[in-house]
Amino acid sequence: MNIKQIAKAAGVSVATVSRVLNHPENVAPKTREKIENIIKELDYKPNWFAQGLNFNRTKTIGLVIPHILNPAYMEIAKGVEDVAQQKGYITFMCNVEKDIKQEKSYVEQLMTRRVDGIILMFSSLDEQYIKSVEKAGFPVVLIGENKDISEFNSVKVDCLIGAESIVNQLIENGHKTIGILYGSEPEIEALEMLEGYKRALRGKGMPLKEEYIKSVDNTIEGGYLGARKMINEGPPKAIFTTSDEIAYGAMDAIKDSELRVPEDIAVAGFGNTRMSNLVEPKLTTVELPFHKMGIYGARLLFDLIEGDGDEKGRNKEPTHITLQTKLKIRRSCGHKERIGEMF
Amino acid sequence: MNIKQIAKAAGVSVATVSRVLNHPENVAPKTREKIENIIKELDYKPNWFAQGLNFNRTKTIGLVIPHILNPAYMEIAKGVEDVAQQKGYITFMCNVEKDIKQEKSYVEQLMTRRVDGIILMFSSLDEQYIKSVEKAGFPVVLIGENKDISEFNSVKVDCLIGAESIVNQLIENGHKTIGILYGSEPEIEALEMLEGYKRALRGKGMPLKEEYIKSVDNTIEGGYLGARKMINEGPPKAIFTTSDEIAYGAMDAIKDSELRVPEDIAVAGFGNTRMSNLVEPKLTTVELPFHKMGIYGARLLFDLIEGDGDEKGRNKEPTHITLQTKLKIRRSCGHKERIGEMF
DNA sequence: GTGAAAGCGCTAACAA
DNA sequence: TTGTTAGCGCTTTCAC
Repeated sequence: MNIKQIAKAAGVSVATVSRVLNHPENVAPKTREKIENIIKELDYKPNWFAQGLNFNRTKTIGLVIPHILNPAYMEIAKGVEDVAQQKGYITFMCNVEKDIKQEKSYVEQLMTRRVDGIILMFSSLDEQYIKSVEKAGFPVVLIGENKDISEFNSVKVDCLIGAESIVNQLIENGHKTIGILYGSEPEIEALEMLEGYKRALRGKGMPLKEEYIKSVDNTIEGGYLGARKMINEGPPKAIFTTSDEIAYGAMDAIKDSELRVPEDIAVAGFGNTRMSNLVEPKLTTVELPFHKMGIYGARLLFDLIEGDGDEKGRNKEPTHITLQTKLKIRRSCGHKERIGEMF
Repeated sequence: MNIKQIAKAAGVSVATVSRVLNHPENVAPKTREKIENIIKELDYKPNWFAQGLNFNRTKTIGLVIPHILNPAYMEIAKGVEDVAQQKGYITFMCNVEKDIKQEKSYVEQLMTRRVDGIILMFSSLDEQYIKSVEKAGFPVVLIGENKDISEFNSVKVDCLIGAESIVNQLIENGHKTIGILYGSEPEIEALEMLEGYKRALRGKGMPLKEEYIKSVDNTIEGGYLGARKMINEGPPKAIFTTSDEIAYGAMDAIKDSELRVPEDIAVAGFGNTRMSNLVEPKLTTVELPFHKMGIYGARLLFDLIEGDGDEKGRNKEPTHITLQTKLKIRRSCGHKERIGEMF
C-alpha cells in the first residue's frame, strides 16, 4: 500500500495525497475529505523510510540505561518517557549492562537510526566520545554523573547537600560521634557525600576522626565488613553510609555484635531504596528525585531538539540542572519523634 | 556524508561503493581496499532510511512492556534483549502502563517504524487486533497470558502445576487444612492456580471447603483482608496465595491476630518477588522463570522472522511454549528442615 | 569488474 | 487548488 495507489483510488496526484498528509490546509475540503476517507479505508500508513529520507527527524529519542533491572534507573527512564510521550516522541530504551563497549555500540545504533536526540544515564563514555556524538549533530543530555560532566547538558543530584543535611540530622538527634562508610563507586558522588559529611561536622565544630571515616565496597557485604571494623575499633554513636545497601550491611553487623539500632548505634543511609522502609528498624535515608531527573533531562533534551533552527543546541553553553534530595527520617537514626516517617 | 562523496573520493561510481558495502566479493580486491579505507577515514555510515527503502527489514524488534517499574517484567525484557543483541537486533522497549489505548498506539508506532517483529508482554490487546497486526505482516509473540492466547505464538508459565506442587508441599508438611486466597487478576492465571490447588487437595483425598477458598484483591491489602476474614471464620492450618503480595498481607493479618507463621498458620506465596526472602519468616513461594520467558519468547520471534522466506511465520500453526516453575521452600510453610532455602 | 540508470515511497518547489 | 517532477541516498539490474 503506497501513496500512488491512494492517489489512483482517489483520482488525484500523489502530491495531493502528500498534501493532505502534511499540509491539509492547502487542499480543498472536498478533495481532502475524499482522500482522508480512502486513507482510512485502505488503512494506509506513509512509509517511514521514505518520510525519513525527506524530513530529517524521526520523532524518536534514544535513552541509554546502565542496568535495566535497577528500579532506580527505570524510574528515571519513566520520567523521560512520560515527557517524550507527551511530546509525541517514542523512546528507544537501551540497556548497556554497565559495559562501555556495549554502550558505545548502542549509541552508534541510535545515531545510525537517526534519533533526534540522546539521553545518557550515568554514562561510562569518555568526554571525547560524547563530544563526537554532539558534533555529529545529535543533541545529548547526561543524567547522573559518573565523571566530570561540566561540558555537557546535564541533570544531577546534589549529593553534597543531601549528605550534609542527613548528617546534621544525626547531630541534632544528639549523636556526639558520627562515622561514615562511603562506597568507593560511583566515585564522584561518594566524594561529594564525604565532603557533605565533613562540612556538617565542621559546621558544628565537631572533630573529624580518621578511624570514623572508612571507604568500603558499595554493597551490603561492604557495609557489614566496614561496620564490623568500626565496632571492633570502638564505634561512633551514629554511622552515615553513602548508600542504603551499605547501611543494611552495617545494621546487620551492629545486630551481630549484640548492639541495637538506633539505641547503641544509629544508622542513616542514602537512596531511599524500596527495602529501606521494610527493614527493622526502618532506615533513615535520603530520597533521590529519580522521576524528576528523568523529566528534567527529557525537557532539556527537547529544548535542544526544538531549539532555534540550525544550531539545535550545538555550540550553546551547556545547561546544568541540579536537583535537591529529601530527608526520610525513620527510626534507625534515633530521632525521638520519628517525624517524617511518611510510609 | 553520502555514498556519492565516497564514490567521488575513490574515483569510482556509487554502484561500486554500494557493492563493497553489500557484496564485497564482487569487487576487485584493490578497488575494494581503497574504498574501504576511504569509508573508514571519512567515517561514512550508509543512510538508514535509504537502506530501509530498499531492503525491507530494520533489524529492530518491538517489545511492549505493561509496566516498566515492575522488576519481573524487566527481567523478561532482559531475556528478550539478551537474545536480540546476540542476533544483532536492537530492541524498541515500550512502556504501556497497562493502558490499552497506549498499548495500541505503541504497536502502531512499531508498525510504522517497520520493526521486524513484535513481542507483547501480558498484552491487554484483543485477539482481533493482534490478528490484524499479524496480517499486516508483523510476526507477533505473546509472553505471559492475560486471556486466551491459543491462536498466537506464545510463551507462558504453567501456573497450574506450580500451584499444585506448592500445595502438595504444604500437605506434605503435615497441614491438614489448607486455604487459598486467589487474586482476581490476572484472571486466567488465578483460575489456573485455583485449579492447581484443587487438584492437589483432590489428589490427596482432602475435602474442598468453600470457606477456605476466597477471591481477594491482588494486593497486600487484599491479602490482609482475606486472611483476616478466614481467621475470624476459623482458619485453616495453611494458606496458599496466588501472589507474594497477597501472602505478605496474609502474614501481617496472622501476626496481628496474635498467631504465628508458620506454627499456627503456614503461608505460601507465588512469584518469588525480591521481598520474599527478606520478610520474617522468609516466604515459601514459587519462582517464575522470567528471564527464560524472555529468552524463549525472543527465540520464537526470530524463528518467525527468519522463517522460510515468504511466509515469515504467517499462516503457520502457532507455537506454544510452556515453562515450568520452581519451588522455593523457606520457613513460612513450616517445613521441618527448610531445605531449598537457597538464598 | 565496473558504470549508468531505474526505482524504492515520499516531499516540496515550481508550474499551471 | 492541483499536477508535474526533481530530488532524498541507496541498491540492483543490465550493459559494457
